[in-house]
Amino acid sequence: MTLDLEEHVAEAPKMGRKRDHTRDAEILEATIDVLAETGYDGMTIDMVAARAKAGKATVYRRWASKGEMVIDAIACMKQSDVDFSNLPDTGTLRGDLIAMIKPPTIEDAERKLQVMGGLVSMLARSPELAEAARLAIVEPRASVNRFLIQRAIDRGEISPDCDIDTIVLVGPSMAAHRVLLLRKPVDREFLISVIDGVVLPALGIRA
Amino acid sequence: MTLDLEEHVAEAPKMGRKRDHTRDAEILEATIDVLAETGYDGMTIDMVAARAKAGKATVYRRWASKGEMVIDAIACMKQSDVDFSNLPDTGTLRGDLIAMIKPPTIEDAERKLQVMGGLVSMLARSPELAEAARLAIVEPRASVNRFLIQRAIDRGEISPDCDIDTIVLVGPSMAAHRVLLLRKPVDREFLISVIDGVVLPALGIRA
DNA sequence: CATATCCGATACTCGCTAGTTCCGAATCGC
DNA sequence: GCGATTCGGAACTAGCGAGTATCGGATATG
Repeated sequence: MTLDLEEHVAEAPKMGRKRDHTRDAEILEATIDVLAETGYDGMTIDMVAARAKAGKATVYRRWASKGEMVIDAIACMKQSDVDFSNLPDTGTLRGDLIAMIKPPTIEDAERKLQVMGGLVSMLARSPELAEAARLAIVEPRASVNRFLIQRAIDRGEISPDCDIDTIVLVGPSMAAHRVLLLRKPVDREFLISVIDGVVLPALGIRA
Repeated sequence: MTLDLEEHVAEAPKMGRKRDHTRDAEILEATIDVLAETGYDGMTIDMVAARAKAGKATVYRRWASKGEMVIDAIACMKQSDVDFSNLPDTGTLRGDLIAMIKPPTIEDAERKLQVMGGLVSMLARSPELAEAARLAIVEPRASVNRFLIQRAIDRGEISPDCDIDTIVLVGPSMAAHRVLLLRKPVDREFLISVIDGVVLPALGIRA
């Protein structure tokens, strides 16, 4: 009870939080945090309110139920997506894929997978949530892979005959499996094994 | 106390149920069923008891808590493993992998994945459960793949330089991803895509 | 300062579920 | 058949969490 007062150092010049954040967004971020740590079923509104330094009533003034709040939180995760104009362009597919392995990117990915893990049991009960989660978590990663592979095809690095739709899911699937089922970290070594041991060979690039 | 007298014979040809099943096993099977359908958090002892046509008290006479019952149920799933002497041996790796795609096998796999999905949120809270689930669900499938690939190496069909440990997880990972995150069926078409589009190419076998 | 508004906190209600207890009935060992 | 045991069912307790209502205080405005 009365858990962490971990960081209300951080001054907080009166009521202000970040200007560009509405109170709603702060609560949704707290929702994502709790979701990643305890999962949907283990999450309580009180936990979210406490983490956002808000009252439970404040939460219910904005969303009608726990379920709606979570769907909103997932949907707003999508905004933190990578933008395609900032992707690496090293000249080789391997270079691009390796360049994707950098702290902010993989930590963000691991966090998203933790959230997804907390939602799994709910996906069957709420198709709406399932779709929101797919759009926010699964699709972005696959899209990046598809883009990088397509560019490699365009420059003639790999054959256009490969099964792109299946291959773009190799990385995301194995990362999800490792985090959610094996509960091991998705570290650089693992990702390089997937790239060099599966993805590139499958595309006809021998190590 | 509450020591299991796990196998007081079998018998009981009375009106009973399956002959070769003790009451414990029946309850554990019901547990697995409910787990697959509603997940750990959604599962109630009453659901399990009702499905096993038992009283709640009967359940608590055998296990001290819901958690212990589930761990027992998962552990006993392991017994339905494939035995290696019954694996296909068609002469080619592709033939073997395709031969694994048959109704009883893939339905069993899909069911195991549903159970795993219902456990995901609990794995973080119970390392004991996580280990039981890994042994019962993840490991058997990887072992079969490892065996088939090793045999292909031994007969000279594929190079011994491939990253076996990573490749054996491609199928299980992508199947889990599809069932749990995408909520699509693991059908024959999908599995063939994985085999022909990823696994075999990654092993140097061009389609 | 006065007023209207929104916030955080607290204290409820209500339903649900883990776990317990009890009892009549069915079953087993003999 | 006849006790001893176990079973299924149901009633009960206790605690937790969603959702609601209320209230004192802080903010904004003029």
